[in-house]
Amino acid sequence: MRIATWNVNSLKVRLPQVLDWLLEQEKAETPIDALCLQELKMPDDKYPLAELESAGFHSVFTGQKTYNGVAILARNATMATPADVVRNIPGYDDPQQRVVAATYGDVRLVCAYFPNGQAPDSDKFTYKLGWLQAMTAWLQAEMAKYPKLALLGDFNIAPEDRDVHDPKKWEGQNLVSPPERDAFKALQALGLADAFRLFEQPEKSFSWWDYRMFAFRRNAGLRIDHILLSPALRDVCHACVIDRVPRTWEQPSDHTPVVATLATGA
DNA sequence: ATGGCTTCGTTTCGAAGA
Repeated sequence: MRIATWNVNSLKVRLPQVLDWLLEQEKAETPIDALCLQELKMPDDKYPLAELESAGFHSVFTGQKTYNGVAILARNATMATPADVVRNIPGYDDPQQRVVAATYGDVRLVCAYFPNGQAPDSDKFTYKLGWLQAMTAWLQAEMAKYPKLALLGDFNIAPEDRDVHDPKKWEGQNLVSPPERDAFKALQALGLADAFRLFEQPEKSFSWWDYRMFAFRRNAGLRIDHILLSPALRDVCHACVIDRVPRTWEQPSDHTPVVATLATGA
């Protein structure tokens, strides 16, 4: 099973790229079985269900106008009907649509768009830390229920200095600050492993580059999009890569996909 | 250098992203 995450920064704008990318994976015989999307930026009635269905993918999603919105696309040919669909963090009252989860066979996929946080001294940062705490508590219960669990998404946290193009310049700032990194470690302490770091990787591997200042050309990026795996899935993970190609396309998202390959037997 | 770029809303620029 190949699973992926991609913050598309507007599904309306990026739908053709999502379809192109999925089709290319099919042609390369490395089909994506499940793709988690973040920042749909559209209400549910604008979700391109039919187009994705024609491309061979069914969806679970939760959207909102202008901001946020998440979806899990699953390949009809290989993926079971989603069960136990959950939208948002149960018991955590939040109008922002940032989480959707579903079970495919015995694999639980959690797609999340973590709050940005804006700046460590802002109200949005306080919201980010509270959200992270609620997410961590809920995931602990989810992992007890579903041993084969993957958490995919835009975490808006660069876990270590090697995930930052210029650690000195970024020190203490939003996305890299100690409280955020501690929250990431709390997720790891649940037993969730950073799939990307299970393997040897090129130096300066990033998943996001600012649109400004030719950041992609200079590889001035951050690794903030992640796939975290429960022990049962970590043990069967064969590869995890960042696919930089969509970031090279015309009118790209500022994020690029992260892909993990699992030997689930399905 | 609080800029730089992109998206959305309903604008004729502001907010937000990261």
